[in-house]
Amino acid sequence: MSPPRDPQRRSTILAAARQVIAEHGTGRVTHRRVAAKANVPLGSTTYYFKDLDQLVTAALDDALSHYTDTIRHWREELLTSDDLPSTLTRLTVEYLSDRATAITEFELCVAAAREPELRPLAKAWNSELYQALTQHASPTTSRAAIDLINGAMLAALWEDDGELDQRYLTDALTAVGL
Amino acid sequence: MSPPRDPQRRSTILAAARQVIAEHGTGRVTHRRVAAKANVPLGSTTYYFKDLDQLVTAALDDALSHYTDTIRHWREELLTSDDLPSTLTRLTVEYLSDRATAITEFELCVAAAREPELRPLAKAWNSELYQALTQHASPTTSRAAIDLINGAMLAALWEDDGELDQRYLTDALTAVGL
Amino acid sequence: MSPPRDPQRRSTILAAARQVIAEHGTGRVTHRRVAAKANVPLGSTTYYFKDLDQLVTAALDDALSHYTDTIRHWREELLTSDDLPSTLTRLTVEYLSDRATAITEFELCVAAAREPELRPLAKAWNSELYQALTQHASPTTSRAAIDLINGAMLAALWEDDGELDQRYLTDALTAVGL
Amino acid sequence: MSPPRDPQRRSTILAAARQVIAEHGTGRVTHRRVAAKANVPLGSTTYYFKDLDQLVTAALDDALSHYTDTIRHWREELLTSDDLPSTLTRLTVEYLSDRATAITEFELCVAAAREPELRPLAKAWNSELYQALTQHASPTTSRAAIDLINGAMLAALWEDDGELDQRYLTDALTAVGL
DNA sequence: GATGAATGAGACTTCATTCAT
DNA sequence: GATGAATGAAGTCTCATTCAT
Repeated sequence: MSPPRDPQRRSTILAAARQVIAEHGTGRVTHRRVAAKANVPLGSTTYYFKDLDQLVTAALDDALSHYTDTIRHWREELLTSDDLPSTLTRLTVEYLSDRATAITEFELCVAAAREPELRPLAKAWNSELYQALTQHASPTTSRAAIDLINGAMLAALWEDDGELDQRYLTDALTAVGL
Repeated sequence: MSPPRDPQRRSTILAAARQVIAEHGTGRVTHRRVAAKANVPLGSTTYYFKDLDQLVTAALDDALSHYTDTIRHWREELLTSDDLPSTLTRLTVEYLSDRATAITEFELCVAAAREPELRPLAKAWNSELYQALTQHASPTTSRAAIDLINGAMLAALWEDDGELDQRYLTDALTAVGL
Repeated sequence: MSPPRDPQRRSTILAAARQVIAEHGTGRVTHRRVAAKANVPLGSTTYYFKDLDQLVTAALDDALSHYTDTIRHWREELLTSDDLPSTLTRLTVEYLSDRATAITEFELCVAAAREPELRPLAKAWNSELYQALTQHASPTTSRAAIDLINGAMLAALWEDDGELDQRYLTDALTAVGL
Repeated sequence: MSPPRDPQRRSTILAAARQVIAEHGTGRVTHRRVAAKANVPLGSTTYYFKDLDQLVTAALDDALSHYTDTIRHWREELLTSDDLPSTLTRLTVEYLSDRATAITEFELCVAAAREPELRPLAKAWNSELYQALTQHASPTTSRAAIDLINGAMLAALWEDDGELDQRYLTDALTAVGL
């Protein structure tokens, strides 16, 4: 009776919302900013999402599903790698090239510390990489690797050139047992 | 010629701002929220700080100076420790007991990824612990330890009970060479 | 797709803004005053006009278009006049009966001296009458007539009874060659 | 018992206020702007003047007394002139070189149209020049000359280069019988 | 006398949300 | 279904004014 809403437009809005989150942070997302970025009518941002919170949450969720695709790719690369630390470092550098996505990840991590509703999402995010790594390393090593990768990414995002310290990351991943 | 009538006023506001950051995130800090939390007139928040950005930045800066005090304490503990991983884990758990401060730290980290003006502050924050650790370990180990501690803290903040996985952290710190 | 629910709303606001300008001057126009005078919600004034400057400029522009109508009427009167000075004086007296419009004209003139963006508007205002007069007189006489009319109007606005010195104006217009 | 307030500082404030009026208009004068421009403590602007209105009025009054000095100079020049239109035009051009004062004059003129309290001031302003001119011309010619001068000045203030149309003014002054 | 600390009022503006179309 | 018109609430900020010093 109610035909499905245009899924194309919905994801256009979500993509725009992800960008706004990366640029301004979750706390500064507004319907207007998202509509402008998505180039859609203002009304459609409230039409597709009950309220702003839902929109932000949906955007973070959308980011997670993109991330899942990324990790699928990582899995394949790791399977054929004969030097896990180097491969992981390379993949991290590639991932960082999309600065917006990387920042969004951290936005989610911190927002989840404040808001319980976001925690499952943040945990799922972490879990993606964790599952990929535990196929090659112990739980402790896997968790440590995730922390090291995140730490290195954050430091890279603080640099104007966005360059990640590959030497450090490779060494640290090795040290941690990978 | 006119001394401040309440010399505490400025730091009262900053403390309130730090709380608001922890509760709502840097992007949701408002004059009203800060004034209400600090129990001062709304006008005070704009009188003491030129604009909201300055207020937020000052609050983060204030948090950093508190953090510096904490690290001073850590230094002393580390000097007399005969088991660095355990000691660091214990100190981290203690630190986490002030949830607001811990969240503020991560808020700063992510905000700095977006806003270049905050980067010096974020780097200084990281630098505090780094300097303490390099007195006991190599640069790579020290950086890795920081990343591991941050990762463990974030995970703890995602738990409703706020419990940090001490076993993991101690093991990981050991693995990384501490 | 959504037509305005009240097509008059915009011009209601502009009319109110013109009144506020006349009563308080361009520098004292506020959204609140305009909204109250127009009897519309405060939000309307910002919805229809991007900011206060735009509102004031639009109001002055609106006043200009009313003025254009007035001058059209003057043109017709002048065409059939056999005594231009007397006719112009009479028309000026009539014009002055709408005190608000007259004051708005001078507000525009002075504001244009300060703000370059308003100068085209002020020049257009002057141009209206100039074009009407040059059909009957030399450029110098036409400009002089405008200055004399303005001078006489200003003096009238300084009188509590608002009476214009018709004798002076007629004589001066004659002297200047009309 | 109450020693006279520092007259130097008072006039410093007034001079600053005149500048602020010229730059922003009477409606946008604030204590802070004046204090900053005058380089005096904020408190002194309220100390020397009961409230903002008084300050603005006093500033306009101060401008008038400067204007009186100017007209004294004009009187002397006119006495020895053998070509009144040319001389007046030259003096007008000189006067215009202080753009701030010229604008302030018009601010006063328009403000007086709105506010009865300012009318005596505006009339006095006009009267200064009128008295100087009636020593050389009829009342009608004198008033007309004032209107022409004002009109030419306003037009000059609307030009980016601030150039007055000297040819027009001289011709018009001649036409009007000077 | 003179100053600047302090604040409540109110200015501008943005925006989530509702709703008529 | 889909949109943008509309607005009340709330946000940022400025400021006249008061007053302790």
